[in-house]
Amino acid sequence: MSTPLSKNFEPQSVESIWYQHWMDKGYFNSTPDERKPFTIVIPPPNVTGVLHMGHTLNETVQDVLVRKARMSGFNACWVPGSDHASIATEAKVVQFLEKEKGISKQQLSRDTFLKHAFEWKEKYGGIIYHQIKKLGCSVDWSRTTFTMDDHYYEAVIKVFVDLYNKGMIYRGARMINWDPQAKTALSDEEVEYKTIQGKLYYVKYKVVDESGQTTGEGNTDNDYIVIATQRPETIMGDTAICVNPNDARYAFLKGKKIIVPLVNREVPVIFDEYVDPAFGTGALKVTPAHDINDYNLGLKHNLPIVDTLNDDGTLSTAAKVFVGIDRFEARKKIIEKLAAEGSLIKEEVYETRLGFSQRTNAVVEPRISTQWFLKMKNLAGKALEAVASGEVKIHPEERFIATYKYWLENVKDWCISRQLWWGQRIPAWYDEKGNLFVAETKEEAVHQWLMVNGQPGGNNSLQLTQDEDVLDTWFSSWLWPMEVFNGITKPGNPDINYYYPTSVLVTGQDIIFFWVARMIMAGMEYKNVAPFKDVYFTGMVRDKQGRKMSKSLGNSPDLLELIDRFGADAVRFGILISAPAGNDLLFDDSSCDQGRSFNNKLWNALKLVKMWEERQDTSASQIHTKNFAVQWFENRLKEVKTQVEDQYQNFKLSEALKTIYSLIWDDFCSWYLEWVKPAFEQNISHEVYTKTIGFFSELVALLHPFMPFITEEIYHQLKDRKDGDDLAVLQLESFNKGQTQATPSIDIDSLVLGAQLKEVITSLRDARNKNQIKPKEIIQLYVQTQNKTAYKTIEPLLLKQVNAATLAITEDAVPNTITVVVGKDKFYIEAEKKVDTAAQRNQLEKDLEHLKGFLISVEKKLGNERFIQNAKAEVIALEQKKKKDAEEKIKTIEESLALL
RNA sequence: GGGAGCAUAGCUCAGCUGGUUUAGAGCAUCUGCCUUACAAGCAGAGGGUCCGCGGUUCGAACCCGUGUGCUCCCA
Repeated sequence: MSTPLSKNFEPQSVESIWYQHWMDKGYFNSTPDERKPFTIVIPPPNVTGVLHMGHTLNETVQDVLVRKARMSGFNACWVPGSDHASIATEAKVVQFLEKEKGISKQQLSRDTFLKHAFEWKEKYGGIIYHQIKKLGCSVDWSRTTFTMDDHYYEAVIKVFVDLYNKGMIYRGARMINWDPQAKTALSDEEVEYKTIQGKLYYVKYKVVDESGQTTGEGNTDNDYIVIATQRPETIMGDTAICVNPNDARYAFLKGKKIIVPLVNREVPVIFDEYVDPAFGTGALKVTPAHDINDYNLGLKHNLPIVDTLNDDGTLSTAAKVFVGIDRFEARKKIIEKLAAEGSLIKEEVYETRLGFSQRTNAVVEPRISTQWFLKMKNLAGKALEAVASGEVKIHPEERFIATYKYWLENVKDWCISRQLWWGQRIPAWYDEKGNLFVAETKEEAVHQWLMVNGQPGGNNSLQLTQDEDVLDTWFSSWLWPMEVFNGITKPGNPDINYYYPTSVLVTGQDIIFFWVARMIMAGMEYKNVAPFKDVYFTGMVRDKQGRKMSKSLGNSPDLLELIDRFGADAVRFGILISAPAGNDLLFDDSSCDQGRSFNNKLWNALKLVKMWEERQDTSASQIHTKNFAVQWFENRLKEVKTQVEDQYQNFKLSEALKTIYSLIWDDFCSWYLEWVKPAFEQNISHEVYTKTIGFFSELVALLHPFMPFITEEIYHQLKDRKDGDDLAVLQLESFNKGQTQATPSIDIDSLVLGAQLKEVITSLRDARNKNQIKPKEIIQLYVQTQNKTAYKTIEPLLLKQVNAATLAITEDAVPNTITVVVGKDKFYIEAEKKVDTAAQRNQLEKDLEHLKGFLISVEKKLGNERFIQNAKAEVIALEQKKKKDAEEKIKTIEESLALL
């Protein structure tokens, strides 16, 4: 006999042991074989980050799917890894170096900085892997990939060069989003818009005629016009004033010039219907260098561009005033100055949307800059087609297909260069004249140069300098499902051929454009096959009050601490139980509490069953009486398994978990175990014991994908298992093997009788309760029924469950008893306590009223000629049966009432 | 401003192609039990104008229209 079981389940003591065991056995490692593959690539978290609750949900969902597939005969492969996250990581490293070592990035060479960054990554980058282990994720650690691994780096460069050679990548000056804190360009997707309260400043601009003379004599209206702006600090970059050609108020401006305040630059008036006469004063200052709309206007009207900002957000020398002062500080100073000059007419509070950098939270500046871009039109078309044709299925479908399509149909070219060091450096080299050579290596670039220019004359060695910029992180992550299997660097290798396309992608809906759509693009471009068949979007994890979880609010629980408190299984349960696909979920510790209680329930059921191990009776006498419980549960188990299978197919994981939870707690613990439980110090039949161990094993197997640790532990506690007989790799017959399988034969009669037994027990217990019969008091029971054989089968169970000594069949009412009507059957409870007829009458009348109301509604339906004409035959038959049943029940109750 | 989604018990949600009951579950609440697996438990119970209005239909939580409120995405 093993050591006695602890009072409650202690997750800490078993979790690490089982995880180590699974690893030692190599259960999570996968190599191609003759089985069907089931592949998932983890959405690589930021290497320096920690897992938040959103990750926890995603990882748990993936583990459930992978474990389920592994138990269903698939060759399951889940690839872990992490992302170098260029902006976020570089920002952290810079901050670290400044704070801890007092070194600024400017002091360091590129190589030294990268050395520091890699050191930092080694030191802090392991936390997420540790967390993934603690959570119990069955990933193949031998396949761990980092987006800056050598082969991965090579793949990114290869793809860049390839797309460049295909003419899909180009370099040019465009208006981009600039992050003045990280001092880098951003893609459109990296800008988050927030509504904030700003101000609209009304500023006077002087009007002059062609000769530069003021038009009026004094304070006449035509001396100046008033322009409303939110950004007075960009006034120095104004190169035109624009009004609507249909705006009569400004018709007088034709042929006039405007003097820009502060810098006294003379600029033209342009007329364009773009301007909304109703907004502000109807006159717009045009600053092509610092606003995307102004930029487009500038292109159309051929305006010069005056860039008044430096890359750190301070005013440049081109601004002429307040040079070197930060943009927001400059705004204040400019307002003061304009006010002092009398040019500021008024200020107005104004709500506006401002772009913020997703990573640094700095206010983004639209800015013209020379960057690298990827043409998206072709790629987007293919990605659109992959979803439209059903090659990729999105779950939940309705909600995301429209967004996906809209984005792809309207996508602009992708700015892929970043002014950072941490990332894949753009493989472009420039010669002294600025000619460009794109190649995978410098040698190759030199070779290209020589092909064009011939050998350099004399002793001049050839000077080629590499582009300083790195690539957007997402330009590497979009290759993830391919390059984790070396699909780009070694195309056609056995792994990529076997594992690609992957089975499911599980991720948050917030990165549908950043990542999901782009992975589909890359997959279509390089494999001509989408990288996954299904995409499962999880919702956003919010706190109890529905707020986003964020560091600043401090409402995001620490995963390791949660696991410490509740155990990994309970945390997995807690996050999954209330996470319907695609819906946001409100996470609260209490759901982990529920998970912990469930652990305990399982544990206590184990303790109960273990007590029987030594108390088996091999003689046949006991078997018969307990047979119905076994028969019923066997069928109930089959029924629920098919239900769960169906829920898996539809990605309804939280429902599947609920179904299993209720099967174990209610059907198994509350009913089945109570039914087969021997009386105090009595033995249990060997057959029933063996069956029970079997059922329990099947239950923990069913639950294992959701709660791997406790189920593995119980599986082994139940019985000595052979080496290698572990739940993690148990093959379940009833789970399908990737094909549809006939539903197992279920004995409906047992299920019906079981349901009836439950109903009778509940009703009788209720009657005991309402009549205040003490739980310990033993009662005598009589039943008046048409179905005597059924009661023979269930009699022993019934007696035990309602604490009755006898069940007698009777043809007539039994006087001085409590009457309980269950369906068409009447029960009479004989107890010591005097019968309270008033209470009984009350109860029966209540039931009667309900039934009569119900009958009326059914009769109304059946009395409707059009219903009879139009409804399907089955529906009519059903209504007639409902009517008959109701009438019989009413009769039964009325009879009972008459006798009271 | 454009688009999408949601609204069912105190809370979180199920409710599939309209008909299985005048709507279900979990949590919370109330009542009674320390019954030798479990008080982190057991046995019961109560609780709903299915957001308002209109329509389609023999029949609507479900389909259509409209109003209101909330959420998300895009500009």
